[in-house]
Amino acid sequence: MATNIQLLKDGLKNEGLRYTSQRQIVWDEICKTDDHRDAEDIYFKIKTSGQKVSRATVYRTIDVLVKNNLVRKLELGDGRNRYENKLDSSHHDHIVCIQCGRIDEFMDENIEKLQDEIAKKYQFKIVRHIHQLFGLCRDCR
Amino acid sequence: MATNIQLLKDGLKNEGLRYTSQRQIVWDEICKTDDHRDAEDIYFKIKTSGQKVSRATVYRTIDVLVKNNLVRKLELGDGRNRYENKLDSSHHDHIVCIQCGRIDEFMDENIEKLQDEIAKKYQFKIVRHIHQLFGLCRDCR
DNA sequence: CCTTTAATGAGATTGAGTCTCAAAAGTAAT
DNA sequence: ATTACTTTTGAGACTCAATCTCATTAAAGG
Repeated sequence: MATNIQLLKDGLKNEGLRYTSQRQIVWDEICKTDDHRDAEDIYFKIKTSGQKVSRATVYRTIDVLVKNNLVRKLELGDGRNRYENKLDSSHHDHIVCIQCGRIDEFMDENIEKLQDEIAKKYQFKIVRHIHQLFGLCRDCR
Repeated sequence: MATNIQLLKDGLKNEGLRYTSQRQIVWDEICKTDDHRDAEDIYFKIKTSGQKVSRATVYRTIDVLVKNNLVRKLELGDGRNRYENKLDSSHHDHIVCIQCGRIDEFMDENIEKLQDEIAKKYQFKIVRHIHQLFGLCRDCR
């Protein structure tokens, strides 16, 4: 986790933000897994581990991490955002099982290229995209 | 609007649901435009037009219409679902301006095919998908 | 240290959406 | 039409994720 501390410090410094123990705790918690967890999950994991970070600070810190490109926000459209650390994974989209909640990741260069073409056609400058496939996974179908 | 009434009646009958004046009012309101409006918009348009349908009924009716394939639900991941009538448009995805809120529609057969391949690769049976591009439109960039 | 300014915590607030349950209204059979 | 049955509706309470407020605490730099 040593390098993660530096990543956080650098990210914060770049934005003129302060390095605090609470931000470290939240970042550590997010780095602990490769899951796609929501803010409440992260908050309660921290809480039950005995560390003290308020809910507001967890939400605020997650926003900071998202803005600093350390965390990716996942909007599944179910009124609950999920987050994953961006450390060891490059850009990808998600394929979600509507039965068991399993989330796999996919990436397709051709789709990315086609998206660029669509953007050009509609004269948009794209800054992000959401691409999610919902269905039944192998075990649930 | 004459055919729309029949569409609604048939859709409801197929599901063993009752045809009511409230459902007609909501369906009419959704058919009035090709916009992508949220439930509150639709509710307040009805309210200010002097017709009386409760908020709960608007939400419930929209769900009924979505389930009956008369209305498409748009999840932009901003905690507010939008809806559009499915009458005169076939399947499409959306390209959204993060500045002015403009929403254009796109459809790309190749992307659809690539999605099918991804589903096959991950052994998912896809039932729906979300694909949205966010950026700045021609006027806002 | 001291000062300045940002960050935090606790709890109130928001906002979209859902739930409850008594009253109202469709529907089908008589 | 009347009745009997079942679904739908309305009003407002409630939920849940997320944000806001503001007094207090703590970084960071001189």
